[in-house]
Amino acid sequence: MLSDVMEDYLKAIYALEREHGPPVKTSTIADHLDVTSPTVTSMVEKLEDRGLVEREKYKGVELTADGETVAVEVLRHHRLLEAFLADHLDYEWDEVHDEADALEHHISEEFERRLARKLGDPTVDPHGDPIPGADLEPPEDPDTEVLADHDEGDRLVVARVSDRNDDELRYLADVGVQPGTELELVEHAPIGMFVVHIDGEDVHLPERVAETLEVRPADTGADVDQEVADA
Amino acid sequence: MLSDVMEDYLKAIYALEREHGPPVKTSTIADHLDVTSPTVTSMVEKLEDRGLVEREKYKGVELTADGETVAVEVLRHHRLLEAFLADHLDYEWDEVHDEADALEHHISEEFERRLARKLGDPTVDPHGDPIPGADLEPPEDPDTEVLADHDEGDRLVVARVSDRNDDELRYLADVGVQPGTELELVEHAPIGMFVVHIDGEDVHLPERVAETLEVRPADTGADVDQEVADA
DNA sequence: ACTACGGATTAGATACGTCTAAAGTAAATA
DNA sequence: TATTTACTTTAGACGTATCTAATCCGTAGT
Repeated sequence: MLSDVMEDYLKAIYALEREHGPPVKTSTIADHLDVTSPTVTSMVEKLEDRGLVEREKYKGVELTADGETVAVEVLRHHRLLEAFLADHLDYEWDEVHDEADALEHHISEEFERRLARKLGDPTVDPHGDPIPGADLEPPEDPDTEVLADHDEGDRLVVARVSDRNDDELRYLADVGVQPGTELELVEHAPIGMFVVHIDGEDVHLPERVAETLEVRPADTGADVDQEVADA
Repeated sequence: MLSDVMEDYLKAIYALEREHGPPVKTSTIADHLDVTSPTVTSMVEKLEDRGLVEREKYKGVELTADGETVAVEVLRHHRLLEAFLADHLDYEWDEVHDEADALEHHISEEFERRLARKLGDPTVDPHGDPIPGADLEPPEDPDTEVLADHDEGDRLVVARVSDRNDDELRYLADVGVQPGTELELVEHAPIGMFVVHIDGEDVHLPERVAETLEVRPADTGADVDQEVADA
């Protein structure tokens, strides 16, 4: 059996591999989980003993197939719970993350199955992040475009708003930026400011946000809004 | 902050006080939680340091007001979760206990509030056990009657079927004995066997079960079935 | 190729929750 | 009252997850 903490490490390594590619460095994991480097070293040794990661000393660590499967299952739990909290308990999308973190390690396989069924086997969570399927295949990130790559006049739909802190999410929700939101890019100001039109209102977004806000053209592709809202 | 384990001890002591009255002995707790006596001794010392129990060495232990409040909150979480699992995820009533045990320590106050609201602030869980209110006052056990105290010919409704193992609960559910079930006591056989009529079928229950199966007259009182089923 | 620096690992400590073995206490029995 | 017995507590140990302090690579710069 795997402890909650081990699952957290695997989840962290999975996310960091996605972000920076393997191998993942000790200090990167330490920052991400808010522990010290020696703690990480001793933990990854244990994970290595269990065949969940491969490790090269002083170089870094990489998930094995088994380790990845565990990480993906935790991610599935997390995102199903987020979808449940938003759809059935009326949580705002900026509130779901912490609650899902607390519960993701403690739900049974049975609960996972029944919850997925109840939600109608959703494929994205309230942030627009893909929910891994029951087969636990790692979801490939749909290579979406980013707001900053678009031109003035483009009409777009927000696809995904992830990996931000609560304050930022809350602000974006306030001004109407959520998965499914339709917007028009009206100005890319030379000072690094993007202005978009949402429901007739001007919304100003700094470059840093525009560079990570995933969008797709307003008229094509699956309707994410639908998938998020149902069940 | 209180660990999960500490909450489990407080919950156990609460239940055992209810069952046998205080003080609760070390070995009783050890049996109930499936740990050894020295483990219990060291744990209750820690609980005493935090003012959650009062302890007299070699005598036993008793919850303080604070300790009781914690126990009641855990119990509220547990029973709300049981009600949710049965009402919204179609769990059978014999399956809800273990899942609720795993989750009860990890839901936030906010989750508790929203869940209670969603369920319509239920007052009993799927076993007919009372759910403590948000005020965390210890629920007083409604002094119900027990099947064994009734006479042949009495028409009754099952009020509560609790504190049994999964196999027993599953069997009782199979033969139709659940909170809300209407039945007629047709025979009290001298070999210590009770025969009841449920939906036209004879069901045989040994004395031990009849002595703990809580019932109320078929025609009076609140409709428990209603309370359990809604939301 | 040498050195210095940043990051990683080893060493050793702590808190928690658990155990077994040994010692202590209280209550029942003779 | 003396003794036995059942239960409780003390003593000491272990595994997990964490820390700080000290040591040890590896590489970037000279």
